[in-house]
Amino acid sequence: MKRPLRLLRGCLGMVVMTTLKDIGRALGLSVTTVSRALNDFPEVSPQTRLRVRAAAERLGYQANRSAQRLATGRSGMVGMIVKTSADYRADQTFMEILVGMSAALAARDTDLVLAVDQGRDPVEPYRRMLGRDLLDGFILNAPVTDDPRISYLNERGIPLVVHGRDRMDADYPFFTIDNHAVAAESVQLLTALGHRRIAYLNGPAQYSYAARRAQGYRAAMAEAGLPVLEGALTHDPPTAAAGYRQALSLLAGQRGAPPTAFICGSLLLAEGVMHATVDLGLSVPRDVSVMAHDDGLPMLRASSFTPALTVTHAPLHDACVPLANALVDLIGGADPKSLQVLNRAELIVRDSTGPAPETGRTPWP
Amino acid sequence: MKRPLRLLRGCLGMVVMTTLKDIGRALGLSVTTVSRALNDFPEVSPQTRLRVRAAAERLGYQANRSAQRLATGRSGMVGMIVKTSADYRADQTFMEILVGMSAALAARDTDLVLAVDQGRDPVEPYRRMLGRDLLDGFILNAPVTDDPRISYLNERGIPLVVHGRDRMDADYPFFTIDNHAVAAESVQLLTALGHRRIAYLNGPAQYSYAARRAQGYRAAMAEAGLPVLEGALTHDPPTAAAGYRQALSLLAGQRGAPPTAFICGSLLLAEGVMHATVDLGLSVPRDVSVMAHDDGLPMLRASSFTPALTVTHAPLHDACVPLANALVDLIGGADPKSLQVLNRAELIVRDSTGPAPETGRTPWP
DNA sequence: TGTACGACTCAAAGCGCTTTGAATAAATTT
DNA sequence: AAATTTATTCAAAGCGCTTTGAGTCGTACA
Repeated sequence: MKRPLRLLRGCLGMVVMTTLKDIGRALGLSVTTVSRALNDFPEVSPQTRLRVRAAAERLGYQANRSAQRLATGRSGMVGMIVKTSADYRADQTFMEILVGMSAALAARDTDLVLAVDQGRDPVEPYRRMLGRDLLDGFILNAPVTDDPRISYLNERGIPLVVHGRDRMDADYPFFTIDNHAVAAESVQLLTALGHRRIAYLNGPAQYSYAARRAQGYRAAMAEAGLPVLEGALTHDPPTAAAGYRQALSLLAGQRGAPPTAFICGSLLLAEGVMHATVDLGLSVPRDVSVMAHDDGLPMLRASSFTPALTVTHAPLHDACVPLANALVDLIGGADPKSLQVLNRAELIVRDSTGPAPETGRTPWP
Repeated sequence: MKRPLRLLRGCLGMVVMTTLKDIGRALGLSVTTVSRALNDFPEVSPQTRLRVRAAAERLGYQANRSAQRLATGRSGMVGMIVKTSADYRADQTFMEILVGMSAALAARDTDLVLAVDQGRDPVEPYRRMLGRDLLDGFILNAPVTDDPRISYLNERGIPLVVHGRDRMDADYPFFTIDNHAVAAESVQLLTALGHRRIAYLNGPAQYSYAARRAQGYRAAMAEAGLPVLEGALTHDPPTAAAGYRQALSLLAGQRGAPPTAFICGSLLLAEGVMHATVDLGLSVPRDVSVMAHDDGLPMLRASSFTPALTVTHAPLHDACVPLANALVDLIGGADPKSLQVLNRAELIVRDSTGPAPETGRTPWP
């Protein structure tokens, strides 16, 4: 049979790929030996290994992933599925994770395939990607409590790592910050300053990180002997508009005594709260204290707020390398449990938090 | 040789894939015929085709992409390379394109592989991805003027589509709005309202869209017989902070007569300008007119500004389906020139633009 | 001197698919 | 009725890689 014309190589001007055979021919070796040399098998002699390495380098060899995958069943590709909803697309955190993961995976010679979830069934896109592409594993982020996607993949033994954690007794690799502590420590900082009416502007309730922070908030309030006021724990997407709206409503609304302090689930919420205080003629931190959790997103610096914002700080960025390594190791057969990380956020006190205003003082209109 | 143990199928609980052979066996046909039936070859009889279709459906057959790729040289995957810089990650437009493209490509049964550009050489990541994965093509966005990545891929005959256009005589498929017109029409609207000192807060100068808008701005100003004031054409990343800073500097700075109107390259810049006007005690549109280009990003609505913002409007979203189709068609052998789209942005006049203040009036401090 | 063993190397099979070239059966023509 | 076309189908090769099982050479042992 003559060489088929269908190959793209050459005809479309594609970079001509060097194959194992090319290296073998150049060195007078078999493809077997070349393959083994490159894959660090013990039975190839050191000098041969070196010769092969050099030739591979010289000829610009890069393994053909398709062939590798076909032969091994591994693809060197992992998937990540993102939602198409407006609030997802608008949320910088996802881009941060996406870019970070891609970079971290590249260091482990793994590619990231993106797919979108457009439907009602959250596991459908995973099913589709699995059937079609033989991905090696998945990265999942922003899990909801008892996430059905996680169960689906876990039951089938499909490697996955999660940014976040959908339940306490997780048996998959994850990287998450201690969201309970994030909320509780914030409350503790504020109660230590004498605040008693503390509002928590949380993320959307379905996300497990938000549920966990709500727990932390409630626990710390209870521990301080403080009631959680009506409407003082809210759930919104991380936007300045939502923060503004909620702060306005809580500070100027008719819901009883307004809070003297706000804890925000994100810097954007805090931004909205700050605006609301300005519009109401309130001073931060004299009249109201404001703090937030800071995901370390680019171009959004807590230290650049006026006044500089007190935060719990845990860059999303930090999760990517551990997660990428965990996933690749997991695919390589590592123990899932050994790849679990619970990180602590750092408390950074700046200028937006101060002593609670004296009792009885009502600075707002 | 016995069945090797190395395969993931089964051992890791992976979904067991149905192969062509399975279908063939079930129907008493050869893999050849099954393959042809599924790929709509003319030489297979209609009834056989139907039988095969049914069996494939029933058995949940999905082609193994690796095998297909290995055999055809095509992968059914295209690449998109994103930058890791902070301003890129913070820029919502990229997430919008990424998600939109992924969705649009899925409809054409094509996957999107993400890679990151971390280095100094803009073509390096493309070279790497090409050598390694045999992607079928690339999507490129935010080209700079005479973009080296485009030249690199074009010279090698690698299919690519571009969101934007790096030069006027582009010979690749692209989708872009008429950025010259975007700027020119904005200027014309404002000059018709009597404005003579019009500032243009543009995107970063290296991007071709920004360069093109600068041209449009200059051309329209010249046509109206107006000079471009010192410092009235600025280049910044699309952030509210930049808009605020520039507006403040132009309105309150010592750079001669301040502008009576601002055209902003993005809603975020406009947001900053609006804040600046508020802080300076200026009224929009009485003292200053403000307009912007609106990319139709989620959670950022020009109509929700106060006052509602006059814009040129062209949702990024609209580019994705045409681009995805163009890329898949191009890979299929279509003529690049036939896949070029130059779209017009829509001018939407709202409440942020009004007649120029009377000459001599100087409302600012 | 012969045998056994280790150290390397290799040919060949197979992953699932597409495609070539040939074979078979049926329909048409001479 | 034989020869030719047409309509289907098939076996086999090959894509580049990994892995198996079988050599081939020395060197160390008996």
